[in-house]
Amino acid sequence: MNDADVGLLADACRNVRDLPAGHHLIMEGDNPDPVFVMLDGWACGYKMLPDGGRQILAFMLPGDFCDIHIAVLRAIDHSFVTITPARVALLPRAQMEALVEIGPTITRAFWWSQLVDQSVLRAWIVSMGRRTARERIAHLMCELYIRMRNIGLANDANCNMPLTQLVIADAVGLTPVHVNRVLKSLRVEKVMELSAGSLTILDPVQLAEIAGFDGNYLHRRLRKAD
Amino acid sequence: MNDADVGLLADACRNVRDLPAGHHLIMEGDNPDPVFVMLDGWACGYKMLPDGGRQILAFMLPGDFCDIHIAVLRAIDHSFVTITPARVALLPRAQMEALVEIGPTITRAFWWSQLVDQSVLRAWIVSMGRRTARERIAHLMCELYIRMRNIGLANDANCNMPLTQLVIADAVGLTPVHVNRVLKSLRVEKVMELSAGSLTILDPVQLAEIAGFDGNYLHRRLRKAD
DNA sequence: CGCACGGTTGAAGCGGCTCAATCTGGGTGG
DNA sequence: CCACCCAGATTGAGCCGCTTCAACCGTGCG
Repeated sequence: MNDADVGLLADACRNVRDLPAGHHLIMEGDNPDPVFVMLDGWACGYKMLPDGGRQILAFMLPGDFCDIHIAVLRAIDHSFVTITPARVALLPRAQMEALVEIGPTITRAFWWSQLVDQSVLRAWIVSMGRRTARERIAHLMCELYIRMRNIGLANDANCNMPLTQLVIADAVGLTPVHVNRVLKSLRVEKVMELSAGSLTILDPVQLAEIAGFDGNYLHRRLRKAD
Repeated sequence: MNDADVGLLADACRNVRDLPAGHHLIMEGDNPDPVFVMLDGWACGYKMLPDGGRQILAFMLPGDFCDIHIAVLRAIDHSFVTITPARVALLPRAQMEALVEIGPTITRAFWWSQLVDQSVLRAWIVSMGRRTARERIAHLMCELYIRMRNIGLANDANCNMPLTQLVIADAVGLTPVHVNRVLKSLRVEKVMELSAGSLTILDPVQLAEIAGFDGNYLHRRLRKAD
């Protein structure tokens, strides 16, 4: 993208709003209007099940789009909530369409962003299908740490991680109770520590090994940063 | 899309090839060149794990794209194999790029196709994370049956389903042994029957109920058909 | 004929779940 | 400043779904 395109995008993000934690950006079934860009804070997308269970599908960190598809398809199939107090930029649907009309560069950027998201979704499926609780949680922590690092919000072995054990459980498909036990075991084994909304990686090598963290996948995440 | 666009796409699909079952379309780590369109037969995308396990990420039926991103990102993060003998159309990368240059309509069509794929991936995550073996298998069968019906390859209660129990296990994240037991229980309860490469739905209502099959998700799948 | 692959079945073990109680720290009202 | 409350973290005990291991069957095919 050239400067002009960047300028257009930045310009589009001027409609900013501050939201408290636990605020719903979109509910499943809503008529999709605006697109969101996270400027500050955390949010997540999730789906509810008939039995009241919840499955978190993605975490949104500062700089992330709220899945663009929401403005394209007529119906939404999942919801978004803020996890922390957050600042988001709103892009009305019309403006979104206008951006796409301008030229292929921006459209392609959106498209490309989709591909990265898909890659994350695929990794998520692998975690759910083939990894143990321990591996899943380690993998999630790796992913989130790397993403935080890519946007300059992590230092060497530590970063902010405002996730409740219940939220983690909903993300990795486990019980909060069991998440707790796994976190404890990782703590006593001096692999990583998660407390007070902050993640500390004590043994990066071992953590990556437990997680089976894919360098290829990681690479792509890193490229997203530039 | 107008007729001209459709013509361009159809024209792009002239490079056709017949492949045997078990043929790898792409291997993880390959340098991505062509894009594939399934014309006939089944294929699937999957990822291998260090321990030798396999997780299937998507099934490709006639009419499906082989994930477009493969031609966009430089590295591939998963592989594709044919499940049955198959006929595929090859789109060289350059031709793909050319199609995108032509105009926003086709680009947007690709983009939109991505969104549908993402929706399926999300549903898959929900299955893995929050559903029992029985529910997962029922859901997979619902999805595949609907997709077959959308492309005119299913009749009222029956369709082709050339999946081995091992393949199903790799898709839903279970053991082949357990898949077998679940299939048996669904059979004796007269819900559905899967044998000899063919699926028969005996009690559609009960099957959908077990699967927790989402009408919204279904709706979008149906729209893909037009 | 025999081999190989996919389906079928049984027995035993374990990872993660359920239920339930206790603990902790931060916030709130008095 | 204290009593209280509440959400989240922690821990224990028992159970169940799914896995593991292992054997056996059926069938298509070289």
